[in-house]
Amino acid sequence: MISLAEENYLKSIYHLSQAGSKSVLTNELAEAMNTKAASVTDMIKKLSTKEFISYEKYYGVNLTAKGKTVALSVIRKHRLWETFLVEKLAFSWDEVHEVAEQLEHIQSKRLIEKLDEYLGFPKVDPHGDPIPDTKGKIKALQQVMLATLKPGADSIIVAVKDSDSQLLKYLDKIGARPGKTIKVIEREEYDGSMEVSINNQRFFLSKEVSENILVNA
Amino acid sequence: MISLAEENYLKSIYHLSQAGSKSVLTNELAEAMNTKAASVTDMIKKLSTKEFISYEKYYGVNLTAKGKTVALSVIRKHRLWETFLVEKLAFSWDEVHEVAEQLEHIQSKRLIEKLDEYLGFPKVDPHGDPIPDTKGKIKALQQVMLATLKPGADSIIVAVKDSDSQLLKYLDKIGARPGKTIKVIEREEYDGSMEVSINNQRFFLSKEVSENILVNA
DNA sequence: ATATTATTTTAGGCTTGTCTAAAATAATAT
DNA sequence: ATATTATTTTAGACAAGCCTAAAATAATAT
Repeated sequence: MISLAEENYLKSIYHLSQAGSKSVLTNELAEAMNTKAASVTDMIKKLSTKEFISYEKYYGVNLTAKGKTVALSVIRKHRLWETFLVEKLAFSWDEVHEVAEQLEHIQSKRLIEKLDEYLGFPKVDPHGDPIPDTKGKIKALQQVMLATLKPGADSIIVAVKDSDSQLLKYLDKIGARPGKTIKVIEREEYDGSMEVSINNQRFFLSKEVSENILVNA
Repeated sequence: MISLAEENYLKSIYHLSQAGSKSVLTNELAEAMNTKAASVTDMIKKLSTKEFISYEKYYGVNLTAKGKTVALSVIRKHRLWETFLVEKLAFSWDEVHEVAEQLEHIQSKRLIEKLDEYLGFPKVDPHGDPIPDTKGKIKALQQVMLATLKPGADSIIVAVKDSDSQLLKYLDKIGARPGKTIKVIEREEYDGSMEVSINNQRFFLSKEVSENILVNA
């Protein structure tokens, strides 16, 4: 049997490894889980023994196929419950997260199948995030160039296209890392440059740069 | 904050004290919670310190008003979820208990209010048990004399009317204690006596006896 | 290349909720 | 009234999941 804490770790690891593309580091995980690095190390060892993750000391963790299945099952449940709360119980989409965090841990295959059916087999949750299917298959997030967004748009950085190390260094400096929220403040039509805000700081990005940042649609 | 284990203990204490009318004993609780007496003693001490129960060493426990409120809130949630599972998700009434045992611990006042509304403010759950209201008020179970039941009827002993010690001794001997399930096998119209089954054993009860056993309607 | 800084791990400890075995108390039978 | 039996409590231990402080390792800057 898998514990609630283990499920939450696997879910977090999944999300963090979607955001970046490297191994998930202890401190990242500690921040995401609102806990201390030492506690994360303890849990990592356990998850590794149970073969939910592969772990190289000092170099972070990666989900195994087995671990990914668990993570996706939890995410599936989370997103189905969020859909239920919004569609059936008339919650607004910003109220649902906390409750779904609890509901996602209910263990009953039958319940989730029935819920899915009751909701009409939805493909995305109220935030627009895709709902993994029974087998843990998930439609890749729609990736779009930041350059295509209109002013006012708020989205999350999914990846960076070009791997020019100059560019990466620059993006890193301004905090434009995968997982970060980026908002388009203004966009100059004549050259395609834009002013954006990241971490509440403003930056001007050339068209070249904004075409290399991929955000979720 | 109250833990999941604490909630379950309080719920069990509530149910056991409904069945009998005396203090709930350590062993009773241990059996109900599927745990050992020593563990129960530990938990009892904690619940007593937190003033959810009053506890006299060696003589069992009773819920305080505070503890009763918690127990009834859990029971309210349990029964609302059971209603949801049966009415909306098309579970059959015998499949719902296990899932409701998990769902009853979700912490969200708003969720339960919304769910209640969504279900049309039901007064009883799919088993016919009354659903406590927001304030923990619960309609007393309909009590009916065993003598009035028809053959085939299956119900739970709620109380024993007469306190004739001869009768009590007899009832105790055949296992006819509050909380026990009793089934009417056959009923003789001419004298009102009946054959019943308790704990898979059969007994003949005179009309006098069956009029003194109260079961839930 | 080495010293400093940042990250991660280890060591040892705490709480919750459980357990077994032994001791204490209550109930029952003679 | 006392001995036997049943119940309950205490004592001591363990796993899960967290913590702090110290040690080990890796990354970075000079």
